[in-house]
Amino acid sequence: MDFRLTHTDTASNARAGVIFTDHGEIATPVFMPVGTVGTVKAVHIRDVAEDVKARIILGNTYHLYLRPGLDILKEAGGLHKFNGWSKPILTDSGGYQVYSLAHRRKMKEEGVVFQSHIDGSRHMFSPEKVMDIQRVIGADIIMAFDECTPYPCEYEYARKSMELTHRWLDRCIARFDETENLYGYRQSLFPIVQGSIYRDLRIKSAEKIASCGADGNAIGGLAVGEPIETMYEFTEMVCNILPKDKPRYLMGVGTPANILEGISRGIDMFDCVMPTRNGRNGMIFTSNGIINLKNEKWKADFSPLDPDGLSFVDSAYSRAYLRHLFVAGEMLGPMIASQHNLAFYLWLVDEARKRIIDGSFAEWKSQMVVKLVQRI
RNA sequence: GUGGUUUUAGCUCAGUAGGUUAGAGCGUCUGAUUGUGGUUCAGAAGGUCGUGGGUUCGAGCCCCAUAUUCCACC
Repeated sequence: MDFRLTHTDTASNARAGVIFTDHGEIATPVFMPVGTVGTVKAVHIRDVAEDVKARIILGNTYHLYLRPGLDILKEAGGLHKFNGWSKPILTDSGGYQVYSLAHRRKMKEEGVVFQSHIDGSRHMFSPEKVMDIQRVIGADIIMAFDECTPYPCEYEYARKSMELTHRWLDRCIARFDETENLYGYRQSLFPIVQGSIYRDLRIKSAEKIASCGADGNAIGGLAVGEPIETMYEFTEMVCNILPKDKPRYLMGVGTPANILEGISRGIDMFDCVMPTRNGRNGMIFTSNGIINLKNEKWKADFSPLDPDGLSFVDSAYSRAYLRHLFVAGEMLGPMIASQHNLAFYLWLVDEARKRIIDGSFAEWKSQMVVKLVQRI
């Protein structure tokens, strides 16, 4: 994987570039739809590519390992062949599940013992094993095994957690370097900055990650409940330490406004469940603000879902019809809303990219963030 | 016709020995959701307890009448 930085904004830290992978190019900044179990929930792969215009999607090590399992993925020839997505894929390492499934795991120096959320069976995840699994899944970009530090957390816990993540990172790199890709295309390993919201820890972690010389670098442990201004502050601080000539990935973020603020601080890659999860529950994001489709006020609003939207669903369906689908519990509702939201997120990062290139990003961003958080 | 039974929130039902502002689940209406457990969580609105009398300091609960649901018998 290679990265070429092509434009740098003068009024902010925003940048535009291109990531080159064996499955094609990724123009940045980019939003990556989440496809935890090998599918972007509720959206056909053709629509993810052609209508949403996604350039790369995510998968999750923990979920794919449990189901369908490594034997099937290997026999299929990797995730790309299994799910029919021929563009780049990034897999999260399962580090987030260390955090989100905290009640079902035990942490040790060696790794983490998980209890499956599917059948309760126990599984050991170590840095080495997580590298091996991600080799089998075959993502273009794979993530180091980390602990996503919870928030709030005491300084000592944050320090020890960060140090553990660093030791695990060294083991990830060692294992990654002594193994090879299985399907004939390159894979890149991204390390992850932790350190909670302690400045000295974040700086230390960012320096550690920067020293690895990885193809790209990620920031984890943010957007876990801390004040939004804190998230921006730490994003900016870490970006200033991470190498300029490598892509920076802010994990798990976020709302449309969060993404523009992240871009302006030097982030190139984002992923978030929000467009799909909230979409499945009737919330859609537009350039004029947020719509809760379940609200009674849309009952007889026959105007297009989003008159400014580029997805075909935006003009094909009305708000009243979509509200009806949600109220009736019809599965087409979540499908349409997910597709709209993803198309909107991709439009947002594409528009940001254009503005960075033509020099109007900072001004545009400050106008947009006000509109994006409005409730319609 | 006789005996028994049912009636409490939009729906399905709890309401203990008569005792302050009658509860739940679902539904409805609002919020929340940030490296996804097709969710989950939080809050709100909504009832003259079938109707009319009576007993009592006090009745959803006891008594009478009446309507109503279902059952059995003639």
